[in-house]
Amino acid sequence: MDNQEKLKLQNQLCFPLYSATNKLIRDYGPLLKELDLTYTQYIVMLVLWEIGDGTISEKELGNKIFLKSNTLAPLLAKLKDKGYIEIKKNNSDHRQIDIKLTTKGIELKDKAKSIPLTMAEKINLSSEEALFLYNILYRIINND
Amino acid sequence: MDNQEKLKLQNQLCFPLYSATNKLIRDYGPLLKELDLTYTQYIVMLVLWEIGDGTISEKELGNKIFLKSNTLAPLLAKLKDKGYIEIKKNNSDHRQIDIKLTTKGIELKDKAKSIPLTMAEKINLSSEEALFLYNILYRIINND
DNA sequence: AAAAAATAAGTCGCATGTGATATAATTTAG
DNA sequence: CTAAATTATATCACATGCGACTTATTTTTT
Repeated sequence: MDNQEKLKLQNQLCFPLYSATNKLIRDYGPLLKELDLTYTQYIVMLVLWEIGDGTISEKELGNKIFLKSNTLAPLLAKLKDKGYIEIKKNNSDHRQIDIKLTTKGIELKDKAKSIPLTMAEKINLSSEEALFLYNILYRIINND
Repeated sequence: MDNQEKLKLQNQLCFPLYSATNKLIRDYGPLLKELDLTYTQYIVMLVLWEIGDGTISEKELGNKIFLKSNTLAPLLAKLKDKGYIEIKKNNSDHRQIDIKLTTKGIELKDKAKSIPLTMAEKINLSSEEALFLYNILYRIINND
Protein backbone atom coordinates (compact mmCIF):
# COMPACT_ATOMS: atom_id res chain seq x y z
CA MET A 1 0.00 0.00 0.00
CA ASP A 2 1.58 3.33 -0.96
CA ASN A 3 1.23 6.62 0.86
CA GLN A 4 -1.67 7.76 -1.29
CA GLU A 5 -3.61 4.63 -0.47
CA LYS A 6 -2.89 5.03 3.21
CA LEU A 7 -4.43 8.49 3.15
CA LYS A 8 -7.76 6.95 2.23
CA LEU A 9 -10.30 7.13 4.99
CA GLN A 10 -11.06 3.42 4.92
CA ASN A 11 -7.44 2.57 5.54
CA GLN A 12 -7.09 4.65 8.66
CA LEU A 13 -7.92 2.75 11.80
CA CYS A 14 -8.32 5.80 13.90
CA PHE A 15 -11.40 6.87 12.01
CA PRO A 16 -13.60 3.84 12.73
CA LEU A 17 -12.39 3.94 16.31
CA TYR A 18 -13.49 7.54 16.55
CA SER A 19 -16.82 6.89 14.81
CA ALA A 20 -17.59 3.81 16.89
CA THR A 21 -16.95 5.83 20.03
CA ASN A 22 -19.21 8.64 18.86
CA LYS A 23 -21.89 6.09 18.06
CA LEU A 24 -21.66 4.43 21.45
CA ILE A 25 -21.83 7.71 23.30
CA ARG A 26 -24.88 8.65 21.23
CA ASP A 27 -26.47 5.32 22.17
CA TYR A 28 -25.75 5.84 25.85
CA GLY A 29 -27.32 9.28 25.77
CA PRO A 30 -31.02 8.43 26.14
CA LEU A 31 -30.31 5.80 28.82
CA LEU A 32 -28.19 8.17 30.85
CA LYS A 33 -30.58 11.05 30.49
CA GLU A 34 -32.90 9.25 32.89
CA LEU A 35 -30.14 9.44 35.50
CA ASP A 36 -29.36 13.05 34.64
CA LEU A 37 -25.83 11.98 33.63
CA THR A 38 -23.69 12.51 30.56
CA TYR A 39 -21.40 9.74 29.34
CA THR A 40 -18.29 11.09 31.02
CA GLN A 41 -20.19 11.78 34.21
CA TYR A 42 -21.35 8.15 34.10
CA ILE A 43 -17.74 6.97 33.78
CA VAL A 44 -16.85 8.99 36.86
CA MET A 45 -19.82 7.57 38.75
CA LEU A 46 -18.76 4.03 37.80
CA VAL A 47 -15.41 4.66 39.50
CA LEU A 48 -17.08 6.13 42.57
CA TRP A 49 -19.60 3.29 42.82
CA GLU A 50 -16.66 0.88 42.98
CA ILE A 51 -15.13 2.83 45.81
CA GLY A 52 -18.39 2.83 47.71
CA ASP A 53 -18.21 5.03 50.78
CA GLY A 54 -14.50 5.86 50.55
CA THR A 55 -12.88 8.92 49.03
CA ILE A 56 -10.65 9.46 46.03
CA SER A 57 -8.56 12.41 44.92
CA GLU A 58 -9.05 14.07 41.57
CA LYS A 59 -5.60 12.88 40.55
CA GLU A 60 -6.32 9.24 41.37
CA LEU A 61 -9.65 9.44 39.60
CA GLY A 62 -7.95 10.96 36.57
CA ASN A 63 -5.37 8.17 36.51
CA LYS A 64 -8.13 5.58 36.40
CA ILE A 65 -10.02 7.15 33.51
CA PHE A 66 -7.17 8.88 31.67
CA LEU A 67 -8.44 12.40 32.13
CA LYS A 68 -6.90 15.42 33.73
CA SER A 69 -7.93 18.37 35.82
CA ASN A 70 -8.87 20.49 32.81
CA THR A 71 -11.67 18.05 32.01
CA LEU A 72 -12.44 16.79 35.48
CA ALA A 73 -12.65 19.97 37.53
CA PRO A 74 -15.70 21.41 35.71
CA LEU A 75 -17.31 17.98 35.45
CA LEU A 76 -16.93 17.31 39.16
CA ALA A 77 -18.47 20.69 39.89
CA LYS A 78 -21.52 19.61 37.90
CA LEU A 79 -21.82 16.30 39.72
CA LYS A 80 -21.62 18.26 42.94
CA ASP A 81 -24.36 20.64 41.78
CA LYS A 82 -26.55 17.65 41.01
CA GLY A 83 -25.99 16.43 44.54
CA TYR A 84 -24.31 13.16 43.56
CA ILE A 85 -20.92 13.87 45.10
CA GLU A 86 -19.28 15.84 47.88
CA ILE A 87 -15.94 17.59 47.55
CA LYS A 88 -13.72 18.48 50.49
CA LYS A 89 -10.13 19.60 50.91
CA ASN A 90 -7.84 16.79 51.96
CA ASN A 91 -6.66 17.22 55.54
CA SER A 92 -3.08 16.09 55.20
CA ASP A 93 -2.40 17.57 51.76
CA HIS A 94 -4.23 20.80 51.14
CA ARG A 95 -3.55 20.66 47.42
CA GLN A 96 -5.73 17.61 47.08
CA ILE A 97 -9.49 17.21 47.20
CA ASP A 98 -11.44 14.26 48.57
CA ILE A 99 -14.27 13.17 46.31
CA LYS A 100 -17.04 11.15 47.89
CA LEU A 101 -20.49 9.90 46.92
CA THR A 102 -23.49 11.43 48.67
CA THR A 103 -26.44 9.26 49.68
CA LYS A 104 -28.17 10.42 46.51
CA GLY A 105 -25.10 9.37 44.52
CA ILE A 106 -25.06 5.94 46.13
CA GLU A 107 -28.76 5.50 45.45
CA LEU A 108 -28.24 6.29 41.79
CA LYS A 109 -26.26 3.09 41.39
CA ASP A 110 -29.44 1.07 41.59
CA LYS A 111 -31.07 3.07 38.82
CA ALA A 112 -28.04 2.44 36.61
CA LYS A 113 -28.22 -1.35 37.05
CA SER A 114 -29.92 -2.10 33.76
CA ILE A 115 -27.66 0.01 31.56
CA PRO A 116 -24.79 -2.49 31.08
CA LEU A 117 -27.07 -5.23 29.79
CA THR A 118 -28.93 -2.88 27.48
CA MET A 119 -25.68 -1.63 26.00
CA ALA A 120 -24.11 -5.10 25.79
CA GLU A 121 -27.08 -6.24 23.72
CA LYS A 122 -26.67 -3.26 21.47
CA ILE A 123 -22.99 -3.90 20.85
CA ASN A 124 -23.56 -7.61 20.40
CA LEU A 125 -20.05 -9.06 20.15
CA SER A 126 -19.01 -12.64 20.90
CA SER A 127 -16.82 -13.10 23.97
CA GLU A 128 -13.80 -13.78 21.74
CA GLU A 129 -14.36 -10.56 19.86
CA ALA A 130 -14.92 -8.64 23.05
CA LEU A 131 -11.74 -10.01 24.60
CA PHE A 132 -9.72 -9.32 21.48
CA LEU A 133 -11.04 -5.79 21.23
CA TYR A 134 -10.41 -5.20 24.91
CA ASN A 135 -6.75 -6.23 24.64
CA ILE A 136 -6.03 -4.18 21.55
CA LEU A 137 -7.67 -1.09 23.01
CA TYR A 138 -5.58 -1.26 26.15
CA ARG A 139 -2.46 -1.64 24.07
CA ILE A 140 -3.38 1.58 22.30
CA ILE A 141 -4.21 3.33 25.54
CA ASN A 142 -0.96 2.34 27.22
CA ASN A 143 1.23 2.84 24.19
CA ASP A 144 3.96 5.41 24.72
CA MET B 1 -17.00 -17.78 30.07
CA ASP B 2 -20.42 -17.49 31.67
CA ASN B 3 -23.00 -14.84 31.00
CA GLN B 4 -21.99 -12.76 33.97
CA GLU B 5 -18.42 -12.61 32.78
CA LYS B 6 -19.50 -11.85 29.23
CA LEU B 7 -21.62 -9.01 30.45
CA LYS B 8 -18.82 -7.64 32.55
CA LEU B 9 -16.41 -7.70 29.65
CA GLN B 10 -18.88 -6.01 27.33
CA ASN B 11 -19.40 -3.31 29.94
CA GLN B 12 -15.73 -2.75 30.06
CA LEU B 13 -15.58 -2.21 26.32
CA CYS B 14 -17.19 1.19 25.94
CA PHE B 15 -14.79 2.83 28.28
CA PRO B 16 -11.53 1.60 26.66
CA LEU B 17 -13.00 2.43 23.27
CA TYR B 18 -13.59 5.94 24.46
CA SER B 19 -10.18 6.20 26.12
CA ALA B 20 -8.32 4.76 23.15
CA THR B 21 -10.02 7.27 20.88
CA ASN B 22 -9.10 10.15 23.19
CA LYS B 23 -5.54 8.91 23.25
CA LEU B 24 -5.28 8.61 19.48
CA ILE B 25 -6.72 12.05 18.92
CA ARG B 26 -4.22 13.43 21.42
CA ASP B 27 -1.44 11.68 19.50
CA TYR B 28 -2.64 13.10 16.19
CA GLY B 29 -2.65 16.61 17.62
CA PRO B 30 0.99 17.58 17.24
CA LEU B 31 1.23 16.06 13.74
CA LEU B 32 -1.88 17.85 12.56
CA LYS B 33 -0.89 21.14 14.12
CA GLU B 34 1.75 21.46 11.41
CA LEU B 35 -1.06 21.39 8.85
CA ASP B 36 -3.22 23.78 10.88
CA LEU B 37 -5.86 21.05 11.18
CA THR B 38 -7.76 19.53 14.08
CA TYR B 39 -8.55 15.83 14.04
CA THR B 40 -12.08 16.20 12.71
CA GLN B 41 -10.94 18.72 10.14
CA TYR B 42 -8.35 16.15 9.05
CA ILE B 43 -11.09 13.53 8.63
CA VAL B 44 -13.01 15.93 6.41
CA MET B 45 -9.89 16.66 4.39
CA LEU B 46 -9.30 12.91 3.92
CA VAL B 47 -12.72 12.64 2.30
CA LEU B 48 -12.09 15.64 0.08
CA TRP B 49 -8.64 14.42 -0.96
CA GLU B 50 -10.28 11.22 -2.17
CA ILE B 51 -12.74 13.21 -4.24
CA GLY B 52 -9.94 15.26 -5.75
CA ASP B 53 -11.30 18.11 -7.85
CA GLY B 54 -14.98 17.13 -7.62
CA THR B 55 -17.61 18.47 -5.24
CA ILE B 56 -19.59 16.91 -2.41
CA SER B 57 -22.63 18.10 -0.49
CA GLU B 58 -22.59 18.53 3.25
CA LYS B 59 -25.12 15.70 3.51
CA GLU B 60 -22.99 13.26 1.49
CA LEU B 61 -19.93 14.22 3.48
CA GLY B 62 -21.82 13.66 6.70
CA ASN B 63 -22.96 10.23 5.55
CA LYS B 64 -19.37 9.20 4.93
CA ILE B 65 -18.07 10.29 8.31
CA PHE B 66 -21.21 9.85 10.43
CA LEU B 67 -21.60 13.48 11.37
CA LYS B 68 -24.42 15.92 10.82
CA SER B 69 -24.92 19.55 10.02
CA ASN B 70 -24.72 20.68 13.65
CA THR B 71 -21.09 19.54 13.78
CA LEU B 72 -20.14 20.04 10.15
CA ALA B 73 -21.48 23.50 9.39
CA PRO B 74 -19.18 25.35 11.83
CA LEU B 75 -16.25 23.08 10.98
CA LEU B 76 -16.63 23.70 7.25
CA ALA B 77 -16.73 27.43 7.90
CA LYS B 78 -13.37 27.10 9.62
CA LEU B 79 -11.83 25.11 6.77
CA LYS B 80 -13.12 27.80 4.43
CA ASP B 81 -11.55 30.54 6.58
CA LYS B 82 -8.24 28.69 6.41
CA GLY B 83 -8.55 28.68 2.64
CA TYR B 84 -8.60 24.90 2.24
CA ILE B 85 -12.11 24.60 0.81
CA GLU B 86 -14.64 26.54 -1.20
CA ILE B 87 -18.38 26.47 -0.55
CA LYS B 88 -21.02 27.30 -3.12
CA LYS B 89 -24.77 26.85 -3.41
CA ASN B 90 -25.71 23.90 -5.57
CA ASN B 91 -27.27 25.00 -8.85
CA SER B 92 -29.99 22.41 -9.21
CA ASP B 93 -30.93 22.16 -5.53
CA HIS B 94 -30.60 25.40 -3.66
CA ARG B 95 -30.86 23.67 -0.30
CA GLN B 96 -27.55 21.94 -0.89
CA ILE B 97 -24.02 23.29 -0.88
CA ASP B 98 -21.11 22.14 -3.04
CA ILE B 99 -17.91 21.65 -1.08
CA LYS B 100 -14.69 21.68 -3.06
CA LEU B 101 -10.96 21.77 -2.34
CA THR B 102 -9.05 24.91 -3.20
CA THR B 103 -5.56 24.70 -4.69
CA LYS B 104 -4.21 25.28 -1.20
CA GLY B 105 -6.36 22.41 0.05
CA ILE B 106 -5.10 20.09 -2.67
CA GLU B 107 -1.52 21.03 -1.93
CA LEU B 108 -2.00 20.19 1.74
CA LYS B 109 -2.42 16.53 0.81
CA ASP B 110 1.27 16.24 0.11
CA LYS B 111 2.13 17.56 3.56
CA ALA B 112 -0.18 14.97 5.13
CA LYS B 113 1.45 12.04 3.33
CA SER B 114 3.61 10.94 6.21
CA ILE B 115 0.92 11.00 8.89
CA PRO B 116 -0.65 7.57 8.33
CA LEU B 117 2.67 5.78 8.62
CA THR B 118 3.69 7.74 11.69
CA MET B 119 0.41 6.90 13.38
CA ALA B 120 0.43 3.26 12.23
CA GLU B 121 3.83 2.86 13.86
CA LYS B 122 2.50 4.39 17.03
CA ILE B 123 -0.51 2.06 17.14
CA ASN B 124 1.67 -0.88 16.12
CA LEU B 125 -0.86 -3.60 15.25
CA SER B 126 -0.30 -6.56 12.94
CA SER B 127 -2.34 -6.53 9.73
CA GLU B 128 -4.51 -9.35 11.08
CA GLU B 129 -5.23 -7.40 14.22
CA ALA B 130 -5.92 -4.27 12.23
CA LEU B 131 -8.35 -6.08 9.95
CA PHE B 132 -10.14 -7.73 12.84
CA LEU B 133 -10.40 -4.47 14.72
CA TYR B 134 -11.59 -2.71 11.60
CA ASN B 135 -14.42 -5.22 11.09
CA ILE B 136 -15.58 -5.13 14.68
CA LEU B 137 -15.63 -1.35 14.74
CA TYR B 138 -17.71 -1.12 11.59
CA ARG B 139 -20.18 -3.55 13.06
CA ILE B 140 -20.56 -1.23 16.04
CA ILE B 141 -20.86 1.79 13.81
CA ASN B 142 -23.54 0.24 11.61
CA ASN B 143 -25.42 -1.44 14.40
CA ASP B 144 -29.04 -0.30 14.69
C1' DA C 1 -52.06 24.02 -7.93
C1' DA C 2 -52.20 24.47 -2.89
C1' DA C 3 -51.26 22.28 1.42
C1' DA C 4 -48.46 19.13 3.81
C1' DA C 5 -44.41 16.48 4.42
C1' DA C 6 -39.68 15.89 3.80
C1' DT C 7 -35.00 17.46 3.18
C1' DA C 8 -30.47 20.26 3.56
C1' DA C 9 -28.22 23.36 5.98
C1' DG C 10 -27.67 26.45 9.82
C1' DT C 11 -28.07 28.00 14.77
C1' DC C 12 -28.31 27.51 19.78
C1' DG C 13 -27.13 25.78 24.31
C1' DC C 14 -24.64 22.65 26.68
C1' DA C 15 -20.93 19.35 28.03
C1' DT C 16 -16.86 17.69 26.92
C1' DG C 17 -11.49 17.25 25.83
C1' DT C 18 -7.19 19.53 25.13
C1' DG C 19 -2.94 22.48 25.44
C1' DA C 20 -1.44 26.27 27.85
C1' DT C 21 -1.16 28.69 31.86
C1' DA C 22 -2.02 30.10 36.82
C1' DT C 23 -2.07 29.37 41.77
C1' DA C 24 -1.28 27.37 45.98
C1' DA C 25 0.79 23.77 48.69
C1' DT C 26 4.39 20.38 49.30
C1' DT C 27 8.78 18.33 48.50
C1' DT C 28 13.53 18.46 47.28
C1' DA C 29 18.25 20.41 46.74
C1' DG C 30 21.93 22.81 48.10
C1' DC D 1 16.67 26.47 56.31
C1' DT D 2 15.52 28.50 52.09
C1' DA D 3 15.23 28.69 47.19
C1' DA D 4 13.89 25.84 43.48
C1' DA D 5 11.37 22.22 41.63
C1' DT D 6 7.33 19.49 41.74
C1' DT D 7 2.61 18.50 42.40
C1' DA D 8 -2.69 18.99 42.64
C1' DT D 9 -6.15 21.57 41.20
C1' DA D 10 -8.33 25.28 38.66
C1' DT D 11 -9.05 28.36 34.73
C1' DC D 12 -9.00 29.84 29.92
C1' DA D 13 -9.63 29.65 24.93
C1' DC D 14 -10.81 26.86 21.43
C1' DA D 15 -12.92 23.07 18.66
C1' DT D 16 -15.83 19.55 18.74
C1' DG D 17 -20.43 16.49 19.16
C1' DC D 18 -25.02 16.39 20.18
C1' DG D 19 -30.23 17.16 20.71
C1' DA D 20 -33.49 20.46 19.65
C1' DC D 21 -34.99 23.87 16.79
C1' DT D 22 -35.29 27.17 12.66
C1' DT D 23 -35.25 28.46 7.85
C1' DA D 24 -35.36 27.83 3.09
C1' DT D 25 -36.23 24.81 -0.56
C1' DT D 26 -38.00 20.77 -2.77
C1' DT D 27 -41.06 16.87 -3.10
C1' DT D 28 -45.28 14.56 -2.27
C1' DT D 29 -50.28 14.36 -1.49
C1' DT D 30 -54.56 15.33 -2.42
